Amino acid sequence: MQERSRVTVDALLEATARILVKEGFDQASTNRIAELAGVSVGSLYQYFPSKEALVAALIDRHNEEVMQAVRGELADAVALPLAQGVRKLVTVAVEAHRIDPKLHRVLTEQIPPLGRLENRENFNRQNYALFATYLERHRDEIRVADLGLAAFVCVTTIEALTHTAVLHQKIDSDDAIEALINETTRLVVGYLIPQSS
Amino acid sequence: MQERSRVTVDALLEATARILVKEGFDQASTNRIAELAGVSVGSLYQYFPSKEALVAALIDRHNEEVMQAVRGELADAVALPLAQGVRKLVTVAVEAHRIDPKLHRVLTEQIPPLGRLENRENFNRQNYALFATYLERHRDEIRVADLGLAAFVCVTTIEALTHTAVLHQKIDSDDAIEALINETTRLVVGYLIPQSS
Amino acid sequence: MQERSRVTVDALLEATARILVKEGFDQASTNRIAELAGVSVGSLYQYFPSKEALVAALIDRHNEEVMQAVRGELADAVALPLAQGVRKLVTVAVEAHRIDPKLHRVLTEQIPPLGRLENRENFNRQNYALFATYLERHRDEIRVADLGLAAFVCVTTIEALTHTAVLHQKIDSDDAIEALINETTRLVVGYLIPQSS
Amino acid sequence: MQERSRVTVDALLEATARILVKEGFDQASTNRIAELAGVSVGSLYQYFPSKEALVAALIDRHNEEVMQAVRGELADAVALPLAQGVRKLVTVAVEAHRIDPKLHRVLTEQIPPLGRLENRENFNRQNYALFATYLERHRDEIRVADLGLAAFVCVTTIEALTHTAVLHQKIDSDDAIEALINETTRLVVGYLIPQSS
DNA sequence: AATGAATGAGTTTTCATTCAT
DNA sequence: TATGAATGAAAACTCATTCAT
Repeated sequence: MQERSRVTVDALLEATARILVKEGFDQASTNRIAELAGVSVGSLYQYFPSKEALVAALIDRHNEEVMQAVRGELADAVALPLAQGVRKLVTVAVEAHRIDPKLHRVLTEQIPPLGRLENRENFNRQNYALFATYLERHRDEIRVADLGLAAFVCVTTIEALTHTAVLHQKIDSDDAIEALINETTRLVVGYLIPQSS
Repeated sequence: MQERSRVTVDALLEATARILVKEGFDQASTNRIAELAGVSVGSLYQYFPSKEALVAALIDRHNEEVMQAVRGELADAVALPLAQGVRKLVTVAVEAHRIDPKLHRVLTEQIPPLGRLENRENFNRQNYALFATYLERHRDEIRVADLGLAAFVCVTTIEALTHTAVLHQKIDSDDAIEALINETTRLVVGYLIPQSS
Repeated sequence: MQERSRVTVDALLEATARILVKEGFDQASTNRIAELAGVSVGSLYQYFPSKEALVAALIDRHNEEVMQAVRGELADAVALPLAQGVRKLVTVAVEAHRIDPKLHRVLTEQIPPLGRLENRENFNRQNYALFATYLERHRDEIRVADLGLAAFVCVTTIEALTHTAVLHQKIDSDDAIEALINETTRLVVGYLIPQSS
Repeated sequence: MQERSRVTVDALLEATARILVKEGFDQASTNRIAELAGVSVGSLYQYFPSKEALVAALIDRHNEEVMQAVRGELADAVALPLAQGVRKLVTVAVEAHRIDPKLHRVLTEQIPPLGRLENRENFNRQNYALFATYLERHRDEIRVADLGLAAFVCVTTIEALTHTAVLHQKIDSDDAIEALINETTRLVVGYLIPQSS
């Protein structure tokens, strides 16, 4: 029955996430994962051909969750004028990072590359390209020589600030979030639209 | 003889760095490290109580190297007016990241935390504090409400941009470096000193 | 319904044979066998109490096929005079080995003994006894001291030559078969009836 | 120290041989082998990169033992006239098979191929070639059309008879050995030199 | 101090078999 | 009866660490 399968797979992914967060990648042995999931190791290997595949599936699931939460808002942002658009993007980035931030951290910081490395760079390249397109649309408002470079600067900055703030508990109240969004927006918008006299 | 000790320790650290960079943390077994260093595993354990301690020593050595290269320039920067000071800081950050960037990457991305995590956060906190002090000195030129938050924003931004640029080969020529420094400086200075009329 | 049973059993045996030949004993897991047979593992265990029993059944089926092809001709052989009888036996042996030789090879070379070993020896003993009886009938033409020993020599020799020739591609044309039969016959007959002056 | 290593390696090979003989290839797990050898699994893998390599080394050792026992006598045989030469060869073959016959059996019957298969065929091809050369030297005494085919027939026959006799306890006394050698020699010589008028 | 052989707990993975549906 | 998800003992193999020499 398919229901039974799904329950098992979910339990395995959930257990993997939990152990990864609590004990780090090194302690996450397949036997421990299976045990915590309440199934046998055999079942783990029935659904995932290797430990690597299991972790990859978890990454995919996490990315999917993030994307789902973000996709709609991202579309909105693109339609807004620059200053509001950037604020929206920053807000979305914060939201994205607040979905299971500890898991996000382990997944980005501790998983050994293999095929992953390529993926992460691709992911970033996509972000750069997306943002570059957005900038293109507002080219006349912007004062930067190299749009590609500007996209790199903005994306990297937003990502770093939201990531670091969320993970290192810089954010512990709605006010703190608000402040972070304000500052980040001002930083990026000030860079894109120098308001010099 | 102390000389012999130092040679052995250096060889071990060097071997560790080389294997870490070439093959990643997973392949870096103590036996392989000792072999590449030209000593026996026994000797490795004569000088380092555990693998973790060995890696920690390597991190320390790398940090020391970076600090040594940077300390003087950092002192200079503090004495400069804001715009030039920030440019100096960014330049120094780029330089720092160009010291064995591959090792830097492995050390920051692949080493499992353990006691390390604390250290890294401490390291960052130090940077924040340092920069906050610097901002304090230029408080009257600056238009930010929360100096601590501003320090966090600036340090995180500079760190992220230089780190990412170096590691992802955004930097492959002197012109590219120049451009990155320009943009980063403009980003940060524009944030600290909004030139709005 | 008994029909359905037979179809399932046949499919299982066929699948076992195919996997055994294509991938060797080690790769022949019961799950793979069931899948190739188009039934569930559960069904496999409905008809065979264990993997061993399944393989045993396959061996029996193969032996049965060989016997069926051979029984008639064997009876003929016994009625013939010695020289022609031996030639007939050799011919029959070649034929027997040409029934799915790859399966024969796997079955004789790769299957771990267990209860099988006994069987194989029994099988051989039967052959010895049969041939000894045949020799008995032609005792006066034969110049050997120990009929039992002679039977062992002849049976082993014929078996080895036909087996090896078929498996190691010594036989790839009708001429080659003819030649092999000639030589083997001459070898055995020359041994049984020394034509010394 | 090299002495310590050799002792360990020998113990491992010896344990492998014993388990292989007593319990068959399937029961011969590396942990059981190490245990019986009185060393840890780790030591096993210090000297042999895989279970396969361990078994390969055992095969090599066995072959070496056999070869050492046989090499000298083989050289003698080549110098003898045909009838005596063949007898010598058969005697040597029996001797060879009496060196740890049970191990020989497991090694030839139960070890899954992999790289081995090729080796075994090569080994046989060498024997054929060697014997063909020997026959060449006595060409004028021999009455066979195809020397290569004759070599195949003789080598296969001698090998099969001695192998089977030794393994299936056809040989349990010096008289039995004598008888087997006599019969085999007569079989082969009769084939090579038909003494028909 | 140095060596490197030895250790053994722990890891990933497989597969014959069972049993709830 | 048939299904196939689930089981779990056991296999091959790794590697940080120890210790006799």
